[in-house]
Amino acid sequence: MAEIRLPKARRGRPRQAEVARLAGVSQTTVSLVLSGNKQGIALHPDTRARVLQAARQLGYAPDPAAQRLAAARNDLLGVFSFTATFPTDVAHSYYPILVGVEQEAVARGYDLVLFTGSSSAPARAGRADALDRVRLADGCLFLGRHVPADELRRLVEQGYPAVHIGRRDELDSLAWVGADYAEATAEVVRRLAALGHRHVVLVCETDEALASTDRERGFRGALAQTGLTGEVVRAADPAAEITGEWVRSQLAAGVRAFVAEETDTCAAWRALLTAVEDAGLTAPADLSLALLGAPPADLAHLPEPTGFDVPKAELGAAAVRTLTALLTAGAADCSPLVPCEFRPGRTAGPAPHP
Amino acid sequence: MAEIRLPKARRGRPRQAEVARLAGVSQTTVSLVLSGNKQGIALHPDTRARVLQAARQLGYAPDPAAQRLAAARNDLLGVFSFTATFPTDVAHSYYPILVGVEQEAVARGYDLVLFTGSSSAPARAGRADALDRVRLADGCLFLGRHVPADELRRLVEQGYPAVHIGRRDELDSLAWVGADYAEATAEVVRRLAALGHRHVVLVCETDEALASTDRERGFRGALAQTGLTGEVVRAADPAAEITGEWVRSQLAAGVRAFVAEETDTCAAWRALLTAVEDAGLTAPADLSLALLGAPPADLAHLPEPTGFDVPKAELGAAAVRTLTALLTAGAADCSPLVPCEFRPGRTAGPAPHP
DNA sequence: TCCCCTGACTAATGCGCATTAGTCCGCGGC
DNA sequence: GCCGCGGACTAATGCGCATTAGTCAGGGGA
Repeated sequence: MAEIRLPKARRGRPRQAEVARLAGVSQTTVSLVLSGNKQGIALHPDTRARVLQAARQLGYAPDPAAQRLAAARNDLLGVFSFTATFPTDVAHSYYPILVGVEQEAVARGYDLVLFTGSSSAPARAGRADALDRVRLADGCLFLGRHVPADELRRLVEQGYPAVHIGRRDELDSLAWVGADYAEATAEVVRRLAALGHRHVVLVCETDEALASTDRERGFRGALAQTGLTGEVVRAADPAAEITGEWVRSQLAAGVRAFVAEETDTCAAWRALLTAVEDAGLTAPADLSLALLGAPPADLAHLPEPTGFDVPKAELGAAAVRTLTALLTAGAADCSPLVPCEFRPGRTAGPAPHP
Repeated sequence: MAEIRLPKARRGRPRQAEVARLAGVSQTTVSLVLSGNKQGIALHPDTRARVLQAARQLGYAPDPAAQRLAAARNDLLGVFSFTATFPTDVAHSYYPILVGVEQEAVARGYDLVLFTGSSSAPARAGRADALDRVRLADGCLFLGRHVPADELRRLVEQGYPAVHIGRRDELDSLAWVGADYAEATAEVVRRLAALGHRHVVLVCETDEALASTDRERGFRGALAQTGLTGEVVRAADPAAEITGEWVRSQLAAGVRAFVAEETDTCAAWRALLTAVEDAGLTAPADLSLALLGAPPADLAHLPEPTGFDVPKAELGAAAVRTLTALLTAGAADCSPLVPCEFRPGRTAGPAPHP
């Protein structure tokens, strides 16, 4: 039942003015010394030393809010992820991205601030709605499909430096970085072709997401390029449509390679695995399977799927690079597509001869 | 290779002054209308409506940095967790706390900002070191044992509202909330007493942490209270010291109940389980076991240990309550101890008659 | 000797907002 | 007919800092 009391006559934190008084100089000089004197004004080393000493003695630390207001910068980068709560859970799929973000940000001298869309907060009039908080930082990374488009648009239109992680097309003038799903998918098809496959089927959920259409595009492109034949199956309910029987019929039609798309649920991949098992077949002996992405954690005990990995840390780092380019140069023209790495895995093999 | 360019002639975000011009009022009036007019200055409804309309039309959103500077508040609460990069292993145990923090914060009209100790950033002179970033927020929660004590002390001494999650004694005048390990441990002992046990042994690692000494205190207190006899065994290397043979010797001495402390590794509990198995015994038939905390995830397949659960979400919520009390009243006297809940589990039972 | 220049600083200003002291107008009271 | 008063606002100020214009003393050069 201890009582903690804030000092009422707020001794408060020291400001530059106090440091200045102690060092016997002006507030301007303190600012000059402490903020690196970018305009190259001549300063005597002794003065500099006195100021630094005084600052240390008083435990001075700049107020980031004031810095942001005065200089329009405070070297903070925001990360906004629109999830229920902070994505600090290791199991969270955003986590590896954040690791890359942090490394790159630190390397470039920025600190990070995380925001989340705290969903339920009633938007009072005149109150910053969720997205506007990010203005505390010099620029912000946005993560996830559910970032409200209209608020984001306003932010961007008002000139706020923002970079979206994951391809985002609705808003031009919104910078983004994304994984190159099309090329990665094409590579998987080429590998299958190299293994002797002539017919490939891609199984997807019915999904309008760019990540999905990108894969389909890469798939079709690679078919054309390699001369394979193939087909895209979009199933509203993969578990119901992708059955053992379906697999058999495909085999009868000469298909020996199946590719599934990775999604949140991985429903297509799961359905495919189940169907193959139901059909009494095994990969890669009887047929080849590939997953366009990484398998979900709960399937970690199964043989590693052939497919590709999204370099999530690299994605985060690329986003930071783009954002800092925006901040320092006012523009960014680095390629927003990050290549994925092919994963040989153990579910695809040479096409069995008929 | 798209080129994203920030508007150079920065059309920028609208400020209150622009809204004021459009609405034909003064900036003061805009501020009054939009920030809720807490000083109760009379305003004509029409004026109010015009201002709101203008604000909406321009897409006005307040600058949180300016708000913080002018009003010394922006209704943001910080959460600082000190880990090298985004928490990897600890993250898991913090996560439920964050959930509680977020719920309570939202309920009280605060938004959250998350900071992490990005350790490695070279501390430039005059640059805010990691902890000082939290000043962007009105107050901050600190999470974890590794928050640097000296920086935290400075923050607190300068009157910054801070609450530590987890007991923290070195700094008086630092508010904290923590789980009531002592009482929870005492309850476990009482339950064992009620089951007919007369002798209880507590197995710990050698640990100076408060969480550990609190448990020991609760244990000894409950022994005295119930009239049981007991002993505390602190093992530097539990796996080596807590053996099947050791268990047998304890049994020979009349002990039928063993209690282990929960730690990061849960070494004591693991050692105990192994030792009991080595001795060819089973709980709760031959003896009773209790764990002072929650079992680690990798032991989830075993029978649920008797013991107690730390209400992590509640802990987070309590921390937010304490912090907001600090913010609004300038002081907090709510009890910082959050009670734990007894978990019957399936490893403790009636003491076998000799 | 006078002037200009350079080095080492400081005064003043403004960022966008909240707040504190007014200001001004209309109306009821005496 | 003048005063006072409350309603509806606005002017001015300052938060803590960065930045832009100075200021001032001393040292050549002509």
